[in-house]
Amino acid sequence: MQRKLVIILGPTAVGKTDFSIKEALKYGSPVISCDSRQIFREMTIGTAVPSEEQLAEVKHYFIHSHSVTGPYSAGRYETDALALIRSLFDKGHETLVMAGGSGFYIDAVCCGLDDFPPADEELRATLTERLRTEGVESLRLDLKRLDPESYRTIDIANGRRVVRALEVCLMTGRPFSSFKTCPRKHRDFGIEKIGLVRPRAELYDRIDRRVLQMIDDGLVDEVSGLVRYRALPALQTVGYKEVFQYLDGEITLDRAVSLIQRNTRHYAKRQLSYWNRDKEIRWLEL
RNA sequence: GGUGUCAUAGCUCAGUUGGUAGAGCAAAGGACUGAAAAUCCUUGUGUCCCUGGUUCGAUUCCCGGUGACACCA
Repeated sequence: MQRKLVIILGPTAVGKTDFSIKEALKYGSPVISCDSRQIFREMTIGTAVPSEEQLAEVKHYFIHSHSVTGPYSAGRYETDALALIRSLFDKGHETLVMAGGSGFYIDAVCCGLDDFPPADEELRATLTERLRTEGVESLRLDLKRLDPESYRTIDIANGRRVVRALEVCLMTGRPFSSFKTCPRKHRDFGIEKIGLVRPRAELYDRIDRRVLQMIDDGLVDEVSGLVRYRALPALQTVGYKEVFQYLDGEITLDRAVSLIQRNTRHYAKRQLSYWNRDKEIRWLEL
């Protein structure tokens, strides 16, 4: 009997939560959430976590399980999720349901990341500060010297990528590119990916309406309570960034709402673009 | 009813001394190896309101229409 992980993915607001609960009930599985923001317990309304009723209906993992104050990453998710998956299979589950919109996290679970060292917060902060003050050019020159291969192959217009590559070079004394050798890691269970899609206009309409609902549900209050965390990576999130601006008096609430709607559309587009190349996904039109 | 102004991309508007046009926003496409709801790259989509006239050539000038706005009645 082949153990199997069924992964429900799709752009934000497409309807993953409802679908994944139905799938989970079908297999008697919990839902393993794969969402880089719903994982934080301080964030609820703006991340559209499942409702109390939905959470009571099926056990969910990685929802509200961590704090925005601690660092989190795709690498940690890979470790955490695999440990959970193993223990659930050991308890007798044959089929497990995973659901979420974080493509990079899904890939970490399915194929694994190479054995790069995790981020060194202090070094990253130093490099990020250099990026801010000296510009990306200066960091690029360092990278060209330390790791010409990465200089050629990574997106050197992207400051984040340059910082990360340089960070690994400096931490390990080895070129960043020398770690990028592993083929996809083997998993001892089958993987089935189901991608949910809707016509673009319909998806955008759902996004617009969901944002209005979030405001009605008290998004502004939720964000008000998180002002002290606003610099943390977890708070660099659509729906939060814009409300911070509103709370600063920089923009009106109406403006914040349209920005959230637009930025959520952009996010959905990036998600679709990310999955476009993944030929293992079976697409299902809702 | 009269006079005037305007009519160009999905929106707001430039512009063409007559040679079929371009900005911002919106939008579309793409990248992605521990920040990924992040970060980065690329792309102008057009009966220039509609007849007719002048002209080798009209989105541009002229006549007439239609619509919007303003003012006068």
